[in-house]
Amino acid sequence: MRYSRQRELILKKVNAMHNHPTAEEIYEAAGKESPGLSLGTVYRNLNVLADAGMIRRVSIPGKADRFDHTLQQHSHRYCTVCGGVDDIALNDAAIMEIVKRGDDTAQDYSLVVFGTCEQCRKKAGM
Amino acid sequence: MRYSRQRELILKKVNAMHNHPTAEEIYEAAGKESPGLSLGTVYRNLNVLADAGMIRRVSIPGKADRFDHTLQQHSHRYCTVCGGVDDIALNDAAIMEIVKRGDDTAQDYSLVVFGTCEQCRKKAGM
DNA sequence: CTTATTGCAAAACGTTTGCAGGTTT
DNA sequence: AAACCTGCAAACGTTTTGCAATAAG
Repeated sequence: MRYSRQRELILKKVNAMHNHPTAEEIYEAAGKESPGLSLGTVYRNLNVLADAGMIRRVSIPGKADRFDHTLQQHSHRYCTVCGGVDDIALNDAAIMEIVKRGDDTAQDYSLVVFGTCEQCRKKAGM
Repeated sequence: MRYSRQRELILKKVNAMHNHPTAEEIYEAAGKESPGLSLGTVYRNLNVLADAGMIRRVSIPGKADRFDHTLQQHSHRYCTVCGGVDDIALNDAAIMEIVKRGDDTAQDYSLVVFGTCEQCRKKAGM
């Protein structure tokens, strides 16, 4: 992987944004610092960085992919009220054990929990 | 929900196809029996049937949605070799318990395991 | 000098939607 | 007759890609 100013900026943005941004959001944030940056370049670099294991892709059913600076395996909550995504503290080791018991070739898994985020709970008085 | 010949056919096809077909595949299978059927109608009916809980939608990160005749909560394996999807026998109750421990408002979860299906294992001599 | 990377625009992909006409109740 | 459903085609949001130009090693 060759160095590029754009790639460095995109990686920096993903590491700085802790809200699981979409490609579009990263594009907007990085674009302020580097006018003329193209959306295609953002997508290409997110793919390269994710393939290299330097960032993580978070797939939400039916929604745009999001990107995560946290590298270790962890699960996400999709808030069915506001549509936001946040990290959720689960016993991922225990889940991986259950997964491995079902498929010993399992390399990875993707777990999305449909629930209500803290903010929306407060608003709803939960 | 009003009766329609197309909807009945689409439901019948999902129930008959045990390979987690995509909308496109259902369209092709049903189209043979009902020429002139449109893809839009297939999508509309899959949505109606899934919302009514008569079939299940299976979301695979980065891939087209698939549909499942099995109604109870269960997890899926995406084969990273052939791209196929099959059911995987996991202790889903135990997983739900772990999920609930992390988020007591959790209504549901989506778990996709990335591994190798039986067929591809045999071919690779695993 | 070679090859990865860029910006741009067009296209691909899966899916939804507006509309006018047809079907079900 | 009212409401729902259909086929068709256009549009949608997201992501990828072909191209000629630029930048990195």
